[in-house]
Amino acid sequence: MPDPTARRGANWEARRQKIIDTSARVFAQGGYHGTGIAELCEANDLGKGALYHYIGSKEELLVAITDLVMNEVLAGVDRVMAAGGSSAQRLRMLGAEYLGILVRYPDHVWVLLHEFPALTGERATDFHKRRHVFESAVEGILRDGMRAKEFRKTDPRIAALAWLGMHNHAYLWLRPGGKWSARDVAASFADIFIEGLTRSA
Amino acid sequence: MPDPTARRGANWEARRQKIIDTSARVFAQGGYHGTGIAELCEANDLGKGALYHYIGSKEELLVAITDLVMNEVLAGVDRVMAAGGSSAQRLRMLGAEYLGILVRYPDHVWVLLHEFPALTGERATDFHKRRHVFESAVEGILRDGMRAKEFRKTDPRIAALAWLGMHNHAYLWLRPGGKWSARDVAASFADIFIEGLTRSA
DNA sequence: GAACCTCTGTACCGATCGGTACAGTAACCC
DNA sequence: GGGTTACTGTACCGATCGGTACAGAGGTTC
Repeated sequence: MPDPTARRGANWEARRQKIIDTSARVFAQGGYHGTGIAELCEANDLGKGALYHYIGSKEELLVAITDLVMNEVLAGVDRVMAAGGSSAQRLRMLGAEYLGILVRYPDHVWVLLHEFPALTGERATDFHKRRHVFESAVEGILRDGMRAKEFRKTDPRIAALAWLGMHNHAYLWLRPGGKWSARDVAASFADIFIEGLTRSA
Repeated sequence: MPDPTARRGANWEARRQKIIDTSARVFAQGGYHGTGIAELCEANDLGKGALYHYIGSKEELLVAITDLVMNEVLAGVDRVMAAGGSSAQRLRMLGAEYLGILVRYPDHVWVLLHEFPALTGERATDFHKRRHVFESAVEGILRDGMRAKEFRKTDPRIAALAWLGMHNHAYLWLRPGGKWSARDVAASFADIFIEGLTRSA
């Protein structure tokens, strides 16, 4: 009785990942609800039978896409937390990590930010939990900085939401090979945001 | 040969607007593609015949929703430009105008920001043109401020995108009657952003 | 070469999609 | 009161929706 996932593992997993990536691109263009299974089949050059052999359902595909991004994001959070440094340094680093992901997986991020409300049941609560971890990390850094008098005192939640908005929104215009690199944009954002929090207003 | 639009004008227009508002709420919950005509009929307590008497098509409904928001936004831009003042003052005022709209029309804004890619043909180009006016206004204020040495020198486009992201993103969490008022959040955002641009980095 | 197993295309399912046709009703005009 | 007009519910359209059943293809293992 060999592990079935181990046997199929050879090509199956790679093939599945390719399908997820391609489908992310299609979803990013047409939206999750706006894209039909037939369209996915064509983009992946596969019949329905073959497609459903790799994905369990349309929603499972969406889950796979969002999971990929969230894994990267939370890994980035861990790296930043492990690196230490001042609050400003950690915030700079987190911004660079995040925009880096955004440039590496533009389609996946697009799908995540646009279609996460389509997740249902357990998948939805899971997602919200992981997103909360990320957002709390941002807010925590800000809170630390205020406590250490590194930042001026203001509502850390609003400041965190401002930071998140600034960075999240970049998924609409920041592209690999585009006019700006993720590193440059992250630096510009950090300059504005951190200086804005440093001054005693 | 009386003007037909004038004749129906009495109740028709008000009724239509009510339908647009209700539908915006439904779209905001389920997405444009995710919401069926049947669902809209139920929400509006109307049969298909009645519904289509007021809206021409599903897409026309989407256009009406986005137009409403864009009209408000561009009117806000005009008010700010007419008011004059320093770049910082104008930027503060524009932020307050924008978040005010966001709180007054949370559902409409949600639909606009999420579903504008679903617009097709002439509708799409129209929308992009009007959005460009808004974004250029932001960028123009920043450019003015830099030219007048009011702000430090940086890429005005990136700064504008940072500002837009900060404010746009609020559609996800800023709600009428919620924890924060649009005015307070706009002030917090302006404090961060303007100080961030004022300091020499 | 027989048994097995992963992979894939085709045919098909009931449900729902956005939209139309049309008859009927009610209110207003002269 | 006869005619016109605005409004609305019902029935219906072809197309597409997400998903399943299944037979066969092709390769691997004894």
